[in-house]
Amino acid sequence: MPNTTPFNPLDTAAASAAVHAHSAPAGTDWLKLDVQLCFALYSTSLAMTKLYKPLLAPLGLTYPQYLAMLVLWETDGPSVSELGQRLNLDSGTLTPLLKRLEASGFIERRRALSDERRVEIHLTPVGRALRDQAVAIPEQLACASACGPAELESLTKRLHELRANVLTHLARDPADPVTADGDGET
Amino acid sequence: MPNTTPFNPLDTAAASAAVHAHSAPAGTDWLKLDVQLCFALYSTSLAMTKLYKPLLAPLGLTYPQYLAMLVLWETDGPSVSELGQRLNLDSGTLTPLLKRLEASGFIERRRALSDERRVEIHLTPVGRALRDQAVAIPEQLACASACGPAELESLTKRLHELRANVLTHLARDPADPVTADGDGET
DNA sequence: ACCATTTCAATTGTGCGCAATTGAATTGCT
DNA sequence: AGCAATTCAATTGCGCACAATTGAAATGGT
Repeated sequence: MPNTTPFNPLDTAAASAAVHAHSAPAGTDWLKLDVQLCFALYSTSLAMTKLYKPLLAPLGLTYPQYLAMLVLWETDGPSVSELGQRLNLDSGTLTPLLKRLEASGFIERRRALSDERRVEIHLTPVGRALRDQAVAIPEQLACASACGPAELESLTKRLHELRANVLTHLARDPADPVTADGDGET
Repeated sequence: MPNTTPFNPLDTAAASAAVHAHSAPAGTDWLKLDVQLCFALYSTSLAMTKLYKPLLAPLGLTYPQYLAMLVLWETDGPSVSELGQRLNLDSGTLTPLLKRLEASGFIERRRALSDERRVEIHLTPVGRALRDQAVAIPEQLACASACGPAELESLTKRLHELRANVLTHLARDPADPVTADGDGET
């Protein structure tokens, strides 16, 4: 397998170098991998998932399952689509994921009486109890990220803003992401 | 300040706004979904991918395939593992992806003569020509993200730093992400 | 009450990600 | 030269993501 390459200083160095070219005239190559925000997001997110894996394995959760549990620990009993709105995932992703959580004994899926189309997701006592095992995780992650709390918070905030912009754009015109707002200028 | 936000299924953007009431008092619930950097990364990255899809569809590329092409447009002829180092992906992911790119006619996979274990990835003329279709994409994406160029650049830089920290941590001790770090914030 | 529309979860099919394993090729050591 | 350790890509198996479709249930308009 694997490409267990321990971090390539070249990546970051190249990124900074390329990026410092500044609001490039005609010279900057915008197709360079390290210039692209999307790759930074993609790759950082995957790296983060790998960081979670060994922490979640003892709890018997995958990373997306952990996210679903976070929602349920906040608010028990949502429907599949409500959960999906919170996580931005659809039933095609959630249905099998929730079935696995049910098979693990953490949740129960029951048809709502008032509306037979809805499937409500409820924590089992075991699922509720799992929270106690999970509380230590965010601390460890913050630690592993080697960032101060202020930096973490500010980064999280910026990402939420970016996500909101992107989702707005997708909602506006899913077929043509580049309508309205003329230039990226703000 | 309230530490229990009611379940708010319909409002993603407002959810992110509501969360950033401000920096963490002692009673902050670190298991809240919207506080977690990992979810911000995960969800923003997925949203970004959705933004790319309609732009890449005319080129016949998926988003991960596009990332691979970015590397090849920079440097033609890497081995599978070199490509994997650049993208932080392993052969299990890349081999089928590259086979699809080959089937699409964009690349050629050939065994290296000097080392029969290596498979070198070369652009075909069609694959090289595809670059001309792709140059317009980053601009459109920057646009859709509704951020200024300075903001995009700074965010990209911070993510590369975070990624480097995480990868360092993973390389140091893949089994226990939370050893020997310099956070000092307990 | 009737039926078109909408809403909901489930299903199907494709393409990642990644752990783990396999098997071939190369390297290192003696 | 001989052979164990390493490196490399491919393969297998699982779990997401997501588009598209399906079928059941609710809703709205007449």
